[in-house]
Amino acid sequence: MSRMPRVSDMKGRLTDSAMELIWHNSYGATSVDAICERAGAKKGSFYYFFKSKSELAAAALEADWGKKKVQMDEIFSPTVSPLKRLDRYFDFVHDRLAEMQKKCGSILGCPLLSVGSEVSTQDQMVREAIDRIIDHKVNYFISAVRDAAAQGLIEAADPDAKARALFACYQGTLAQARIQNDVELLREFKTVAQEVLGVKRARARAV
Amino acid sequence: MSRMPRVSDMKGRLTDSAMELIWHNSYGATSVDAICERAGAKKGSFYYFFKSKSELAAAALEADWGKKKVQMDEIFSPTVSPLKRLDRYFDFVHDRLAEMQKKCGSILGCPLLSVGSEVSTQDQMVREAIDRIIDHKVNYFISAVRDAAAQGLIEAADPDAKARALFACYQGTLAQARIQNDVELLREFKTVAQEVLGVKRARARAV
DNA sequence: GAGTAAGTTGACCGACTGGTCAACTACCTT
DNA sequence: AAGGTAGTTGACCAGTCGGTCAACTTACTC
Repeated sequence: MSRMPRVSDMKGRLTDSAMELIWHNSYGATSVDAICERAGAKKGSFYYFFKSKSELAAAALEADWGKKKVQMDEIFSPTVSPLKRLDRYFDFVHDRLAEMQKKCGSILGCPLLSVGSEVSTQDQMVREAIDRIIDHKVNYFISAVRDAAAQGLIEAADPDAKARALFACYQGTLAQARIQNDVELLREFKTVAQEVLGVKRARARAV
Repeated sequence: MSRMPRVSDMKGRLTDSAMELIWHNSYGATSVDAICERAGAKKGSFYYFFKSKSELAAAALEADWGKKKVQMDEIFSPTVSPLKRLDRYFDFVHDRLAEMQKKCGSILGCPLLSVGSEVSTQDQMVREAIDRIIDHKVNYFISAVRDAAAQGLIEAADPDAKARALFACYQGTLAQARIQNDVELLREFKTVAQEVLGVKRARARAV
């Protein structure tokens, strides 16, 4: 009879704590000590589970993505009309960031972008984790844009390229909101999205 | 007769060195020692000119903006047709970043965004410097978009809002290029810009 | 040359950093 | 209770970090 291993929740506490700190502050400004303190861990436990700070950050981003994927699957369900998927997503993110602002005083934008920009030239493990996650996230946009094009809701010679452009636009807007600490910038994004997508005017109201 | 003060170029060497390092790496990963080494300075000189690392970073970003302003004034000269101003700018940035990639192996994107994202929740001096610079840069976009609308080249209920959206989209694309280390993302931006702007089709070729 | 102020230096500081590791504890099965 | 392993701890490490400061040097004017 094989042994039943102990179940510790420490790994999750560490990734959650790391995620909160690197999103709120920055990767560089987040120390292993601070992560441990927040997680109620000692440093030795940290290094039992993760080889390095970098490995933890990558794991934290991926664990966070795992949680967000569930929400995105729901928001982008193919049972929802394509343009409405995007609208729901923008509203969802806006509400989440506004809520977080109440708690911590700042608009945090997207961690993939802030942490990605910060470490991309120096830490390939974290950069690659972020790249993988971005690839997944872009796919939601791509499927929505493809469906919208197939349904004749938008003009798109190349739906995939358009989806990627829209995603980049959204990331830029999220970054601006973080830098300026102004959530209102996000409220206006739906209009921008319609322009990027080339939403057909007669049908626009059908979103 | 008042004394003629000595002229030292140290301040400029420090801001230049700091700019290079925080753009290439990150603010947090750039140490005062590294900046001094790069500038050929000793730490005491650093602190003779700047009260803190933060003050130097703000000064470095502003000095860099001073240099870039000259280039942007030329590229966005009102003697150039508005949509062509934007095209020239996108080409200029693309070429600059591609050149820098050859030297340092990375696409560096825009320092305002990478450093801004990194420090905005923690360092108000640097964040405010970045905000000021962004405000200036957006004005080039605003004037181009206003002129384009006035000339009937684009559709714009609110040219200012459209210019801001275009700027944010460009920043997002620059950030993606940095994270993915792929300059080709920038080449495609002109198409996105035309869509965001609602460039009128019959006139698009006149850009 | 003398005087002065701008600029530079080297040595220093306390705190912090990411990481190491032997010893210990807790949990599970037998 | 014993055994074994997963997990935890506390103490430690060398190096780095942003910053300080007295002493010195240099450049300029008179």
